[in-house]
Amino acid sequence: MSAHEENRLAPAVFLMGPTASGKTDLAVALSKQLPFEIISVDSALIYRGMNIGTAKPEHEILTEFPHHLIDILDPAESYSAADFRRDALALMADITDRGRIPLLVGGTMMYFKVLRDGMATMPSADAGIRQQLLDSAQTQGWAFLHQQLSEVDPEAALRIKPSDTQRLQRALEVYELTGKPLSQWHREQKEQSLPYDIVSMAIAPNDRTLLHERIALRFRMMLESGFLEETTRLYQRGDLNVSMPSVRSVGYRQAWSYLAGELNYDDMVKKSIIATRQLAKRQLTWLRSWPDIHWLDTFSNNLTGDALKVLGSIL
RNA sequence: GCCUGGGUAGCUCAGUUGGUAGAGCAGCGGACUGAAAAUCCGCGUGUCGGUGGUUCGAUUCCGCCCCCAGGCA
Repeated sequence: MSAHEENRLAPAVFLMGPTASGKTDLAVALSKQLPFEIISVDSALIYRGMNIGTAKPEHEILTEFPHHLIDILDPAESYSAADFRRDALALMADITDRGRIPLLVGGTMMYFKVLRDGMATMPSADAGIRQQLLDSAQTQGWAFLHQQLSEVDPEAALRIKPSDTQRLQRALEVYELTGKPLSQWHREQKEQSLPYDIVSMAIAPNDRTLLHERIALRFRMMLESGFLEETTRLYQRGDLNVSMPSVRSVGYRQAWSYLAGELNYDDMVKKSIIATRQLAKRQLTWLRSWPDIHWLDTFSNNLTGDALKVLGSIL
């Protein structure tokens, strides 16, 4: 593809950042200035009934500035990076066809990554196989499963530690399902560059301690806004449990333990805040190596202007 | 006032039969291909409460002092 053709690619904007960095406010401010249509890039906002603990944008905001990929699933269901890629690509095409610009906003860096780079065309998760693998892990131990992986996919076994049970399980699952090692799927992966002219922006406070303060403050506000009541509603349904991605998310997991009597209130608060800080740290690790990223400061006194300046060169 | 425990990493604590110390958590760095708000990996110098003494050498033994908890008055 020539540089000339590349210039004709439709624009799209990635607005990334750690949790509690002010992404939503900025996305709304930008939507007032430019013909954006927002796509949420967040693995927790997809769940209905999980609003307070996920810091989901207010109802009024969602009415005025509709976000795609929010409230699309019940907490008993699960979503995946591949699902996201499929959905986001379809939405981006739609939005572009309508003459508008996709603004992808969120903190789920894995989703941004697979949207940008694509994925190998492997089969999705298989509940039956996963259960089977879990059972044999119980009886034989994960070290044994890792040994099995070494036999069918030595390359993956080298990369995946026996303690990384989640990836180990997936690698074995792929082999069970297809008879082809995960590593081979990766090798055969075709390049799938995004057919958009992307501007990548990241927002965060310059000083990490300021982010930590915001995180603690926000969690306390969530509690005042009824976070525990929200979690209790989920808890009392009876069909949800901590093996589900929804319940494993930051805050909900700790509140779940509290409701189950495994944590006292103070520890629940403390551990929730800690888990949120650790999430933010992992998000920042992704962001640090993200190519061509434009950094914005949460506390800039002209944040929207800063962002518009970045966008001005492309749009 | 007296007695007994304690005072060691940001926190909770272990330990050194005298050779200046190490776990968990936190924090920091990193990885990341259908669970990703997940999962995993790496990183431990701190006047060992203060001060004097004994000693080649004290965080460790001894004296005094300070602080905390409990008990007795």
